Amino acid sequence: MAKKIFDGINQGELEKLLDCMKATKRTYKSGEIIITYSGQIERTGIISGGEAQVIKYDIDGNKTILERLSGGDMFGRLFTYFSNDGDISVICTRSCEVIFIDLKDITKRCENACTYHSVFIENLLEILSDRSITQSVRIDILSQRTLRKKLLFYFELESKRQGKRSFTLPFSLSSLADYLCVDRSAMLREMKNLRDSGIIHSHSRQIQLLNMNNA
Amino acid sequence: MAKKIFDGINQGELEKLLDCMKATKRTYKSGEIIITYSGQIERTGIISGGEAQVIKYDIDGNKTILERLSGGDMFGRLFTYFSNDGDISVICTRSCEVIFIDLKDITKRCENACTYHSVFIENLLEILSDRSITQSVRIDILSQRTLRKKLLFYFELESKRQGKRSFTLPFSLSSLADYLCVDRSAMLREMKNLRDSGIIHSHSRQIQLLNMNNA
DNA sequence: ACATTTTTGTTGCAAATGCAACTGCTTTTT
DNA sequence: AAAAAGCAGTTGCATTTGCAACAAAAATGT
Repeated sequence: MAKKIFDGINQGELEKLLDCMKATKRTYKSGEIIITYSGQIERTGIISGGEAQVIKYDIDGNKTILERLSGGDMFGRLFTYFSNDGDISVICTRSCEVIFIDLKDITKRCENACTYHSVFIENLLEILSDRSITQSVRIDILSQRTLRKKLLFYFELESKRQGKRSFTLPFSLSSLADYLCVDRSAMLREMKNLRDSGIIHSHSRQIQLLNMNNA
Repeated sequence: MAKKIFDGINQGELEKLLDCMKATKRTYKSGEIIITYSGQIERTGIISGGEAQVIKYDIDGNKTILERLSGGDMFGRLFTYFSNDGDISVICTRSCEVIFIDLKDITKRCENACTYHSVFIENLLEILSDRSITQSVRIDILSQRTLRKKLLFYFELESKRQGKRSFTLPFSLSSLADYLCVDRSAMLREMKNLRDSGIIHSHSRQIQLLNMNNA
């Protein structure tokens, strides 16, 4: 399971910790903009309840969901995205409570001898590290030169993750095409080819890997 | 300029810091393997002199350079890569000195009141964050559906980075093809098309962006 | 229960791409 | 100085892919 920022810190400690870090809280209603990434961002946000999305609006007004955030997820400083065109915002999608902390208050030497402060930083480092690995995986997939290789590479990974040769995709086929950055119809055509070649069985989101040798 | 781990820490402080973190040092000759990523990695390494490379050997024995490391660069714990096939190693390419630190000694509460300890952590967070942005950029480039768009997107970025419409590529055209994950000859063909369409001027690594409107 | 939106599935076609093979030029090594 | 290795550039060809357009099924909202 993915590490969450408050893992290993109990309720009582958490309150002291937030106090020590001069954390502020605010609630947002669904639809409200929590932050927009523009200029310098100093604060780091932690979703403590509800749901939010990191969204990119490009010049043409199309929006892309970059990430879904729920309890324990973070955004803002240290979690910046890159955008060549258009703005990136964090928008509340289900009324949520957000904790804001300044980076300086995270890294500063803790005058109160709170041991959980170091747990917090350890978690933070781990989260950033994990995030990087997730991106590394995505890059590995996108590095595959052909659609077929992208598909098989992804299927192989997902199969390993779920521990079965037969599994259900965690999202829709349309989303998969977006994730692999390929045309949806071209992807479905290629899946048909894979079926016809006897390399996979598939029906909608149900995938079964057969003899990968022929791949 | 990219943040380095010891930025803002002077020599005297550095020695105290390394002492406080129970850092160990070792030197390696060119060709020596510094670590291989297998199983759990607890230590984080910092190159303090010389050069090393993060290399992936896939099943067929092909090697890929994932990253080049020089003074101040880090590897090991928190800097893990993902590999579906084959091993990843850090190999010394020019006799180098390496500082090793245990993650626990980085995050632990510092008994000695060393202020630079928090600077160290701040730098570390920043480095991990920057690394994630670099990956995010790469993903954005690879997300472009066609070779032409990948090229133009990359050229646009590089042009902004260098602050000129006319610039020199930071690596060879072969390496660029690798970076964009496309066939080299197909890429050169597309660059020729861009030239013929009057969108760029280019000769070897010299690129000049003209009227991007036609793109 | 009905209307609307999303998702899955398919096909034709032109254009883009990977692959392989070959040339000449430059840099590095021996 | 010769040999080897790497880099830039080109071309033919079969295959892959994006794009557009359409249809049916499933999910969602009212």
